[in-house]
Amino acid sequence: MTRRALQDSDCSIQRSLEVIGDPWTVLILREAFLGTTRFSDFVAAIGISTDLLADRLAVLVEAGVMEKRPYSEPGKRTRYGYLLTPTGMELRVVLGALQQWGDAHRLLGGSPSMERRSRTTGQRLEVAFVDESGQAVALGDVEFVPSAGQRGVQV
Amino acid sequence: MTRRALQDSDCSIQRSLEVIGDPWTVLILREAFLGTTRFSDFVAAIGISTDLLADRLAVLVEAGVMEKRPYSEPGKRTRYGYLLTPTGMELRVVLGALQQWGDAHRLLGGSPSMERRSRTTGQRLEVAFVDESGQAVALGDVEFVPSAGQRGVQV
DNA sequence: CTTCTGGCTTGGTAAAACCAAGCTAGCATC
DNA sequence: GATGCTAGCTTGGTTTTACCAAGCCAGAAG
Repeated sequence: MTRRALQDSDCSIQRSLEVIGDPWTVLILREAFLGTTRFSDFVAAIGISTDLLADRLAVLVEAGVMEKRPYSEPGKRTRYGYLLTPTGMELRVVLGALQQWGDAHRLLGGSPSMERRSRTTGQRLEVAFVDESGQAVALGDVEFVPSAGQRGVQV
Repeated sequence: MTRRALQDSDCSIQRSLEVIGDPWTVLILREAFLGTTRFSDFVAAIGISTDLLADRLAVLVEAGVMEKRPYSEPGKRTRYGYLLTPTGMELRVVLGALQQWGDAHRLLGGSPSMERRSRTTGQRLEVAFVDESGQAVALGDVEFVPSAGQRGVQV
């Protein structure tokens, strides 16, 4: 599927997929969340070819998810690193949801290699739907409704 | 990227991408959550070609995300529908997170076409990290740590 | 036994992934 | 100031996949 085919939809899921609909891109983001910033480190960490990495990073920069920023180590030449923007940081919840689902349904007997914890309390964290008070609600209580005020669609 | 290249990783994100790493698959799931079950309805709703739809549905069935189930309308021949399994239902949080991010960062001036609400209270819902008590925590408080007890990785 | 229709399947072309090799800018060294 | 080194791309050529159109097939109606 081409990125072009996803464009100009009024569906936010589809619009998100323009940017992160590619598996390589998700793996790039995973590494970025783990602290990777340099081109060669992404290559080494996820085994992507350099042409694809250059292409995907350009898409992420264009979309405002990552920022290409020069930096200088003392006595070395200027280099470039790719850093997550605040917009990009918010994708953590998407990656977290993917990881959580994979932990539950795709491990085939193994155990999760990573977990999500609160930095302040150390509690194990989950990704869930929450209401206006910030309290989690059951999956079965969630419905998707059109914004324009049409009747709700049970999903 | 081939599905094969993602296999046999111990990373749950990567394992999840084996199943839902394709944009078409995400759109199929979106329609499934909106109630679509029939092959031809998926084709009409998302504009996918029939060969790809057959392939992606087979992957989803194989992964236990959807179930192919015969049904008979009175006086009609037996047909097949594709229904989300409980495993598939849990992907709603992934789709919800994607939608939420797209609402916030990919609409370019438009307004969201769908929103997520509580069926019982009608409150607007968000996708977020929650602690063991079910209370949402701030994104900045989330860290990913290796499960085996190594020191935490700040992300 | 012919027709219709939903659900795939196949064939051919266009696009993308993939791999290897090559290029380039900036600094270091000679 | 010429040469070398290296991170970060860029390009060429091949394989794989997407895509589109057309065709096939099984079951039910007529």
